[in-house]
Amino acid sequence: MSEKATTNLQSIRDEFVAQWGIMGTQWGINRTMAQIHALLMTSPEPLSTDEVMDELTISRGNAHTNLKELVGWGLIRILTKKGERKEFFEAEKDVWEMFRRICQERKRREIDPALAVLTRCKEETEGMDSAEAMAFNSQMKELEEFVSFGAKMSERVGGMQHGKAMQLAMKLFG
Amino acid sequence: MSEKATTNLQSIRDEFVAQWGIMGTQWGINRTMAQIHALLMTSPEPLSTDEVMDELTISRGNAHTNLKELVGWGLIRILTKKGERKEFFEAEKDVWEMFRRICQERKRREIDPALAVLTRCKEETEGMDSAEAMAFNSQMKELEEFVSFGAKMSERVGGMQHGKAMQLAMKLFG
DNA sequence: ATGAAATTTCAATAATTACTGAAAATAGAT
DNA sequence: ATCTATTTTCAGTAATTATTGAAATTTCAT
Repeated sequence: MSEKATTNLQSIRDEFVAQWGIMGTQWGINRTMAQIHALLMTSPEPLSTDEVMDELTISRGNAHTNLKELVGWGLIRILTKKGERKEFFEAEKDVWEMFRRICQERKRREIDPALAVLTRCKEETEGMDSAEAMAFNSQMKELEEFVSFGAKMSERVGGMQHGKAMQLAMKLFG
Repeated sequence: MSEKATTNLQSIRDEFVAQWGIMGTQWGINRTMAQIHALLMTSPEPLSTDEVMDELTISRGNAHTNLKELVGWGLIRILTKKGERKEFFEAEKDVWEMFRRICQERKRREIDPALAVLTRCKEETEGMDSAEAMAFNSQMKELEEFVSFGAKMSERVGGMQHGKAMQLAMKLFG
């Protein structure tokens, strides 16, 4: 029974990894990266590159690239055992911490560049006096203000401790 | 000078459309769809399929597919002039309304399916008593709770009037 | 310094996704 | 009911993105 339970757990976990991969692609994240993340999130202990390769049946290059990409997102970290050169990877498992990291990185990679475009388009049409130009300028301004406000909000929320944030949310939406 | 201003506005607008397209791809949205959205967001009046094709130099099929996709997201709407069969497309320009639509659709398309996976993985490991299974179960539970909480929050915020939401945000983060 | 064990890179290829253009279907004016 | 403008579909193709696998590089124990 213990054996059956383990087998069953394994198959559910595999299913989770596969599904997370599919969800990833729908989010615009590459499948392998999402799968590795799911794998490490549900791994009792850190895994080496070779173990990840084996579990997911992927090449070394693929495993390596996506592991490093996940490190870049701050969603996994590298561990080493003393006297070994080999690297092991461990996922951040705390959901609030995960959320914070994703917010931070999305801001850096997606929001900030978008803001730069909006600001530039706004500024370059600042003096124009045709009706069209004024409408364009004001649209850019509204977008810019909204995005920048949203970014600030997420910065604030992401800066809070889990407990504080929950407390706040509860107060808002009892 | 009016002519020069117009020319200049045109080029800035083109730049905006192009940049928005690139940003789109980084968000996992297809380039053309993002470009059409940018084009319509900054168009003084509704555009027909042919006009979109011309502006972006894309095929009819491409224009059609992405226009309909944007309608599906609730980010643009169809207008018809009486006595004409031709359809014209107009973007939602209010940023708060845009935000609401995007929240709604992302919930429907991305969050809800993710929740379904998490719930199933949680439930199917509910009775298991190995340490591994319990850790997996609890990880699924934490993810599920967090995502479902986030979904509820966004539902609440998305249900508010712009003014109310701003008021609230100000109170929080004055 | 050397060698073994690991990581990193990258050109070639596979897989996926986006786009075209023309044919088929549809809807509305007459 | 017919004709025509318009929308819709979709097979073929192009463009993009992901993956492989092997060679190059690095690191560290000896």
